[in-house]
Amino acid sequence: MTDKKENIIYTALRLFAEEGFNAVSTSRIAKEAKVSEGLIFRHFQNKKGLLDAIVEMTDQKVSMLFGPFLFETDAQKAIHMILSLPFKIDQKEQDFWKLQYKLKWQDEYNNPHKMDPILKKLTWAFGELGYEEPQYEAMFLMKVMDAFAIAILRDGMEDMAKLESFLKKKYKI
Amino acid sequence: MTDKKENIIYTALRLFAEEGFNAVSTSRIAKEAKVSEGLIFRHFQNKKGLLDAIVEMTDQKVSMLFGPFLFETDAQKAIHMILSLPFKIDQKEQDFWKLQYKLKWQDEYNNPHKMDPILKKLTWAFGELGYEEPQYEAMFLMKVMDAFAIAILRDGMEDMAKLESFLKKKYKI
Amino acid sequence: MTDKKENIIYTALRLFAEEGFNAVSTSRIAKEAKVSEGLIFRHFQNKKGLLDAIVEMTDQKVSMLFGPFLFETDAQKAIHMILSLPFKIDQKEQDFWKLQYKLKWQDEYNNPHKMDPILKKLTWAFGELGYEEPQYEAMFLMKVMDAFAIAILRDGMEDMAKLESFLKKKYKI
Amino acid sequence: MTDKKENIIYTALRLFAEEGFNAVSTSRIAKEAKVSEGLIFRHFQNKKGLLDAIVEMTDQKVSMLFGPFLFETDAQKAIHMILSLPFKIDQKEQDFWKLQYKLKWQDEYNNPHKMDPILKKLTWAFGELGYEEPQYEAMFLMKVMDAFAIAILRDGMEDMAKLESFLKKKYKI
DNA sequence: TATGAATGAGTATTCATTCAT
DNA sequence: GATGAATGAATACTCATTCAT
Repeated sequence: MTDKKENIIYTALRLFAEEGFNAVSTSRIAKEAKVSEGLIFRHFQNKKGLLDAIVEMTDQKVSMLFGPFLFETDAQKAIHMILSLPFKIDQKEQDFWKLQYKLKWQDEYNNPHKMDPILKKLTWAFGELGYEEPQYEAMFLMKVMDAFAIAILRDGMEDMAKLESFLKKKYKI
Repeated sequence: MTDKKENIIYTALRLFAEEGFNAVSTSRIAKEAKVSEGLIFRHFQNKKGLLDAIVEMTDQKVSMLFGPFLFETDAQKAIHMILSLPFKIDQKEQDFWKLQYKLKWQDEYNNPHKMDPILKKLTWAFGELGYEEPQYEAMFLMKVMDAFAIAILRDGMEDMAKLESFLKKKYKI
Repeated sequence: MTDKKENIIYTALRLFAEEGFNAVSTSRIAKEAKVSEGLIFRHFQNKKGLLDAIVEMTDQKVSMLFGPFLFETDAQKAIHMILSLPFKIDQKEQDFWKLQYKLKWQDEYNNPHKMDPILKKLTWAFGELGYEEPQYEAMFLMKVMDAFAIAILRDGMEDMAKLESFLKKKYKI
Repeated sequence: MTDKKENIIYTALRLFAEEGFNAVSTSRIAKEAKVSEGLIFRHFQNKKGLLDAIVEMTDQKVSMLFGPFLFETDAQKAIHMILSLPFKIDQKEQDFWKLQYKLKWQDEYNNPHKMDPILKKLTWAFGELGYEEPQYEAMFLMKVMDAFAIAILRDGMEDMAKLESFLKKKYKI
């Protein structure tokens, strides 16, 4: 991937994450990425193609993030990993996550089964630990983690440290 | 408020909730509301003015929904009310809530202190019930409720009944 | 003429004079005149009708201003009157004159023969005083007066007193 | 400058000069210049930007026209040059001048000091020729020339030849 | 690969005007 | 006489996209 192509992707990612897909024009992306507007279309065919390219990258990031969790064999440790996840969103990757959550509102980009493997693994973990209804516990924790991730992305990490330890106490981890 | 003005508001609410503010043109709102495009601007000055009018209505709905909770003097019942809330979002009011959650991503419309009274009341309730860290419990529950509301708005109410009773068991209510 | 009708006329006169006919909307006139927009059309049929009404008033002002000059029988005095005219434009009537000069650029409102009686009288006056080519002297003086009037309307009356006495010396009056 | 950009400028110049800035729409300019409307905004940002570009050209024309006069060292010849100027406005450049005079009514485009060098030079010339109050003579002549230029632009060159020779006789040139 | 000129459909907004009350 | 709701056409301007170079 050339420099300019990368420039376009990361500029678009930042702008889409901050202001939304529809609110950002290709001309603005071109200007801020310091490339000609035509180049965007040469590389990505059209504006949606650019979004698709970004989403693909985003999905890879997600896979990489959850990879280790899926291979964890210790139930306790697995849950601990999930609990920690939102609290260590890297500054550099905030945009990926913001975009990810924003796009969930758009049917086309909201694949409700994408997280099924995670859910399954979490269900297993809660089962191992003797929880009564592991399936619902898993579903519950997933939503909790989503809520915390969103809160962090929106309002920053301040005061979140205490909340994290509270969470871990709650799950006795 | 004239019929046509109301038409505009409810049509715009529906479209904004479904597709987002930027994705919906004033000409489309006018067409679907069966009014002239000019009328939108006569009543609301500009497109953002229309959104503002809708947001104001939305805020009123929110206040009305949480009103009874704030006056509840029984801690147990108060928490029960909050737990139930997302599961009784009226079909007719889904659009209000969708828009509400979508706008939270836009700084201008995301007032992080709007929910402070609710948080305070919840903290009190958990304190009454002898929870160790009522403040964090309150914060936690708020986020959980947000997550469930979002899930319901996005994926519908199916399978949610069981989750609701699971939740209530979790909080021993 | 009712108060409101007068309000409309004088507000429109002021705005047209300052910013030009096309640059001023009927809605703005209505707002500044504190009447409903509909009333403008009730009284004047359309925007151009309003301008026509103003122009008619303007023409009357012009006639009144030049009336005494046309009846002056002393040539010397007549020229003196003309020379003085631009320097005594009343503050209150500046708008009439500004509009008058602006409209001269619009063919429809520029009647090149409107000033013929003045020209004739001036020609006579210069003849009486023994000027060699009274007709051209008249034409020349008319243009000079126009230029001074425009300068005064545009840049104000400062420093104009000296110019006036210079002018009178030039014409030995 | 591309052909199309030039097309836009000259079409706009003509229309602005004839009918005024506000009376001419960008869509009309585009149509008459045979370009897409969008191109106007690509090249000039907005309608006023187009006007600014034209005004800049106009100012250059003015500078070029008055340049030789400023370098004339013979007082008699200098005044003769000024006297002749309005009578040889080129047909092709009428639009520039019309626009120039129309814009003088708009404060933003009326720089009252633009003509100061001309005024100074004229004052010098009248001084050389022994006029009593050269400063006022200069001011006077400038206004006279303006008036004649306006008259010519508005009513055409007919009958102006005689007026010119009358003028020159008046100034003994 | 990269640019920049160019387009045509679309956008928010304004306008003069009408009409029922 | 006067209002204010309503309209439809027009306005300045933006947009995603194409294309020749």
